[in-house]
Amino acid sequence: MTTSHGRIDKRQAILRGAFAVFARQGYAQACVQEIANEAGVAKPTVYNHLTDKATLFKHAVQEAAQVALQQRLTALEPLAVPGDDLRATIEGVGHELLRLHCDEHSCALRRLLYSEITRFPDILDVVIESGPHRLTQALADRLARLTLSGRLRATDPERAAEQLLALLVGPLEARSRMGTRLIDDDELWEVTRAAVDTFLQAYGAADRITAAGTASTP
Amino acid sequence: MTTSHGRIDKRQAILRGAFAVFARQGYAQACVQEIANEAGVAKPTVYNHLTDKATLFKHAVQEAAQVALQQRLTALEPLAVPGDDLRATIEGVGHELLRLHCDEHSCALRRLLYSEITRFPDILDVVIESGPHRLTQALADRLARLTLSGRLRATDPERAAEQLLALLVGPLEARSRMGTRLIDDDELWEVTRAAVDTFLQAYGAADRITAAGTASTP
DNA sequence: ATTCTTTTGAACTCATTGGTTCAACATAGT
DNA sequence: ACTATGTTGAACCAATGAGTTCAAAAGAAT
Repeated sequence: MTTSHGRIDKRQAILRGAFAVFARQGYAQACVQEIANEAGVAKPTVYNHLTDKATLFKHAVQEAAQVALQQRLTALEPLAVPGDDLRATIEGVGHELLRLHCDEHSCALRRLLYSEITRFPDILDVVIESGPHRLTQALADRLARLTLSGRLRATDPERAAEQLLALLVGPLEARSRMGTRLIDDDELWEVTRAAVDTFLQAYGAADRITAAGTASTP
Repeated sequence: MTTSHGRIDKRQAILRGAFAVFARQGYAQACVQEIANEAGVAKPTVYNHLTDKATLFKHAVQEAAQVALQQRLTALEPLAVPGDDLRATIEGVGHELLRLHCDEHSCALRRLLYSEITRFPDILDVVIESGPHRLTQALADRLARLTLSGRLRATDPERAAEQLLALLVGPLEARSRMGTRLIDDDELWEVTRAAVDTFLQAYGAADRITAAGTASTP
């Protein structure tokens, strides 16, 4: 209605192409002509939908961040209906989160945000709207539920959430050499198991003795 | 000798100015003229010392990464001579690491590496030479020693090291909104205590019962 | 068919900037 | 004093790229 009516939305194609080009060229090095080519569209059409290169960038990044957040939130869902093996459930969720984190799309988005956050105060809104804070909150909600049902002992759910995410994602940053090396699934599972292991040692319920092989003094 | 003789090293000034300008403008947006101004030097002088804008960038980033790593390594030193309160020692080191991590210099370096790592395969050497991997290794060494002396139970020191670093640094990335918000010392200490807490729960020696308030089944 | 909107390609303007050249100047070592 | 090396400022070249203009074309809606 308010945008182009009936015709397949060129705007979407432009934003997608813009993100693709920005992702592999960076903001300054990306030229609008190439974005237009990538989107299968003429250059003036780009300026017809988005006024500026800057706003083009902002909108492209914003959409990318929204879909990324959505993926992560859905990946979190199994925690709402955990099976009898809580560790396995958490490990499954953790592994999926790591897989998403290593995705080409996610890496590119992270790179773009990191690089231009200082010169684009506008995209700070994107970060707080669809950034990691939201994911931490959602995870904290799940952990709070699990704590109430006695299957976890997370006194401070937010703290537990951000630490679990840190344990998952942190080691990857170093291992993947800043996203250049891609990590095979075995290594991904290894990191996941390690993360969930220490997480459960700290926040696991009283069955800690049976869960971890490390019982207290005999 | 091989460089300018006697005269105060302009090269150093150039590299410093280059990093400063690159840090606040990004690679593409930074113009060599401004770098020359920042360094208090004429433009041809820049090209006299460094052949290219690209090599200028590479060298500037490389030096910055080296000093950053050095700072972190020295911050690690108290772990070699831990007092009787191991928790306090680790907390001290952790807090110092976080302080360095939040430093303007460090944030700028991280941003630059993240943004240009794809377009500059050269600086990948910098990452693996002075990147987080080195810090993890050094920390792993310390943790291994502490484990041998019975004050820790880190079967896999490397794993413990990368998890401790993740617990320290990870929560900051989210809280600092990608380095835009600066974090006061109180919050820094809070994150540090939380990190060391769960770290010791997972890797603390047998005095776990006394250290953490959460004893096993009575 | 006709009218209104959108798209298209190409050319064009204008500003920026990497990199160079060169003649004048400063400095250090002898 | 003399020379060799390094520095400076300014002007210059060539390329790149943002953003615009415009007339022609294509679609959609009535």
